Amino acid sequence: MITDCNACPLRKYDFFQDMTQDEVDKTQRFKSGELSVDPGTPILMEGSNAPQIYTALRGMGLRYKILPNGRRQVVNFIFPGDFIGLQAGLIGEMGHSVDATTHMKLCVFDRADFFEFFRGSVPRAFDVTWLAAREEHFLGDALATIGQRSALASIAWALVQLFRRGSTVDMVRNDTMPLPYRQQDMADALGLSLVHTNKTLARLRERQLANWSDGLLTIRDLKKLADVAEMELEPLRRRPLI
Amino acid sequence: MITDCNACPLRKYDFFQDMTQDEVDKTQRFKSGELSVDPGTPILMEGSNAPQIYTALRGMGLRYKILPNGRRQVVNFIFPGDFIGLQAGLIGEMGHSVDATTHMKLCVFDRADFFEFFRGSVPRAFDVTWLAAREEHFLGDALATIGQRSALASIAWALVQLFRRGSTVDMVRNDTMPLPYRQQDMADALGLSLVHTNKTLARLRERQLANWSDGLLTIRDLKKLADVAEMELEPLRRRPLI
DNA sequence: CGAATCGTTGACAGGGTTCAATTTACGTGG
DNA sequence: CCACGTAAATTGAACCCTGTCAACGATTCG
Repeated sequence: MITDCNACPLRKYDFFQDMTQDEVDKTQRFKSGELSVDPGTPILMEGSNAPQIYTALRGMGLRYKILPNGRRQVVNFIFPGDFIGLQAGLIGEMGHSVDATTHMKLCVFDRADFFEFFRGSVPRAFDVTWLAAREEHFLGDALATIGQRSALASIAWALVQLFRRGSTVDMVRNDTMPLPYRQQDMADALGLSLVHTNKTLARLRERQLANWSDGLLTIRDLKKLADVAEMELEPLRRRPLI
Repeated sequence: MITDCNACPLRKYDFFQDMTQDEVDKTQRFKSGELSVDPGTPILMEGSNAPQIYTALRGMGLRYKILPNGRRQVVNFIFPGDFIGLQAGLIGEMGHSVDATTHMKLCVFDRADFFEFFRGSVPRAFDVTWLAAREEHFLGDALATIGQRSALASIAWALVQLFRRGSTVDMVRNDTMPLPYRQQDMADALGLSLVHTNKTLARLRERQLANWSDGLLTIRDLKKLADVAEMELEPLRRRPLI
């Protein structure tokens, strides 16, 4: 019933760093169960001190914050392999909420065991920190995008990011991958209005740079799109899996 | 000549978590020297794999990225006690550059010793991770600000943040603290133009909500300013010092 | 079939950018 | 001691990218 870490379907992707048997075992011991959730299900709440943290095993989700003025900022999109609740595990309080966008399967960990896990293996502790630093890195990029890029470049940037992340977990077939989000999610991620997001996506479609419709994203020429995004296509970096 | 960690001038502030003697000793052993830099000096470069990482002992600086289109995004302002180069230490590559804004004194650590430091003490390793998670938390807030707040609210938000951080290291006297940045820095931090930043600061001044001029920031009523910023004033959280 | 959700499109207004010029402060060299 | 150059702050004006408002089409579902 419950996926054995030894048979974890994610580990086969090059994108994730190899693990020693010891690391797999320790992760297995850390894992307390599995959870399946339907689209729209809240997984973690901002400000909460959740007793459980997760790794996305299948499906996609959304990290977001709600501001006092009622507006929503999407902080990131969640893909398979993403660790969910790092802030809760460390600081004891989430800085953002997490919802499932599609049906998801999650590995469940008890927050109470987190410190033990961290202490039990220096390489694993290092991996946790590595992930935190990488997220910080990404958020810096996102900040630069919202702050300094035009709407067209912003959306191009976001689509490139999503496409590349999709490629790391084998979601891309024939230049196209599933992208089950709403335009409103993208708008809220980039600080744009829904209407303008829609029109900008249409422009990219006309220019044949990217076509995102019916939940499918297809990009024929990633480099061209990256040019529009005014970004460098840096080589993908393998990351640890927890 | 070189400040002994036991006599570190930062540790006296409540803002920083207490350290055991063992932690102090291990930090002392990690520390390889001290560095004084003049205003404007580059400390770390984006993309570089610097051999050294730092902690700001005195003075203030700027984290920023330059985009291919030439625009600059300020990622954060550096205050005394801030750890500089976490990404370099962990991932081996900085996601942003760091410059000194004022004259600064820095504790120097060798990146080569970082893993040893991390392995040598679980609590210290945890602290490193904690800092990374906290920075991630902050960047999420910053993202929400740039993405969802008006220019007026954005600048109010930034001033509140800066003021509160200043208060943690005893920079505030009589509702005022030194804030030695240029308006351009603030503009680049919030994704606003210099002109609009200037006019918005003037509005806050007229309304007597915040006065930032001549390198001094004075805020008489932080709550009022926080209201304009559409933000909650959450209690300050103590953080580890490295 | 009606309600709800999401995507699309047009019209219009406005918050913020850009351009440009002026002011102020300050250090430097003659 | 003053002229000059430079950096930063300030102000005005024109413009435009993007937001807001509003309506409509397409799809799904109870």
